[in-house]
Amino acid sequence: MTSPALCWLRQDLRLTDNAALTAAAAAGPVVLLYVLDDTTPGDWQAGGASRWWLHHSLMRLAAEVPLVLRRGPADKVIAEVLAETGASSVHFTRDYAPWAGPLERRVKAAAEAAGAACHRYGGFLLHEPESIRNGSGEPYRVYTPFSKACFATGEPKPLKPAPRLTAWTGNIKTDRLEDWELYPSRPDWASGFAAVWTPGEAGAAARLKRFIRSGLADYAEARDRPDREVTSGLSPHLHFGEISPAQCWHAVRRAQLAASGKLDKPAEKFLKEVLWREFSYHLLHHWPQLPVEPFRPEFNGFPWRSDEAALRTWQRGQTGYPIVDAGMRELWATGIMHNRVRMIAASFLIKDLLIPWQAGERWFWDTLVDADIGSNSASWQWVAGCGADAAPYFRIFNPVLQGEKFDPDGSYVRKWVPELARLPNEFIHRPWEAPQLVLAEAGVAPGRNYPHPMVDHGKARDAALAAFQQLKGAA
DNA sequence: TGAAATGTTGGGGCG
DNA sequence: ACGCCCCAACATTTC
Repeated sequence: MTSPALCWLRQDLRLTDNAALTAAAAAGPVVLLYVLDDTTPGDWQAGGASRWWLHHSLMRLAAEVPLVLRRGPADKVIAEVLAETGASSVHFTRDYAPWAGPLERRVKAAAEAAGAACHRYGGFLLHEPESIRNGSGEPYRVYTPFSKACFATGEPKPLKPAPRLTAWTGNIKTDRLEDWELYPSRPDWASGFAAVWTPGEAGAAARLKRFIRSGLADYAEARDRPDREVTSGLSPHLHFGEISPAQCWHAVRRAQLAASGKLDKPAEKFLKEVLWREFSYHLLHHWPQLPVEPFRPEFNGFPWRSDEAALRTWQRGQTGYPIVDAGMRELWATGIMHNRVRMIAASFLIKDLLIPWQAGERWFWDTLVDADIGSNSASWQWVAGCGADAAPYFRIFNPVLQGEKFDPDGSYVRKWVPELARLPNEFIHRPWEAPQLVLAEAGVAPGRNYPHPMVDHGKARDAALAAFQQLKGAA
């Protein structure tokens, strides 16, 4: 029997445009392996929402191709599988998490020890982080020139079609997916997820198609509006590699060239968002401490508060600020939160409550289906003002004004904070200003069925600015 | 990919 | 008719 090629699947759970899989298929019968590795990421093993997604994504994939499931440290598992199958090569898609580089070196060593060739491919990003440098050969620290450099490198490589796979016919043991218990059982907090999401490669392709058909035209103007369904919703699919950024790029390009003959505004805006994801990984690659340490070290001296009760109030969407609570509840119910609302909710935790950004980052890590070590850490640092090319610390969101600007008739708030649903538009983002009569008519009883604001934003803003002054004084 | 404070301008009311 | 004040509306600056 010809010796098989081992394809180690990771955050590339797709058959099309998968360079590792294509190369493995060309090398021989393929053993497709997914390893659930909770040891290597240390503190950053996949959170609850992420595991729910992974379960469904693997289920879909296993329905298409024979999949070997194993659990344990990936390098050890790969060494075992090489011994069991006699595979003569290992192929995998590169991962850019801080723990992934060392792991990939251990895998290479294990492969070589077994006499197998080891090949690594790109695809999770458009550009390898090492390849984008500024004029003086340094990594970029500012988004705009970074994105220009990306655009200047030209179009991503042509896409690879799904390869024809020859399944390996040998015997190999595999775990049962159900036994991994990746989905919740006791309280089924994910019951609302399935209404919103279809994990897997087909779901990703459908989502992209739908976005191009019905969201893209208004994307530039309406992407900040949580009350509209305009965003692509591709982030979890991209995180798990059910679709590649190159596939998204080419599809949007093609649609726009067909429509107008040139790259128009909505398409450019979308591609720039894809490049924010790229920029996050660029920063993470060159600064592996990004998930834990402020990029600007002076923020280590920031006078954060420790307030477990306030953190829980925020997590549960009971802050008393409707737009914040709507976002936090959307997150809990669906595993996603609209990007604009993420900024507002994050700003509230960091600046109104003075709770360290890492606490919010952890909560998002556990609750987001698109939890991603690059985007999550870079974005929290951006809001906190301690990141590279970040919003300045003194840029503090006013949750009332943001709500009125981006959810003007309150329909987003009404959807996720139903106890406020009958308030008139005028008060939907500031219920504490509503007269008694209006509250009574809307069935809102402040402090009883909807909380009073947990802080006064005006005072909280002053306190945040004072804390920032203290930081500057110390520097 | 803010918001508040402060500054400037210009039209209208009014003595 | 004129100057003064008020204050929106807009612009700039500061946090």
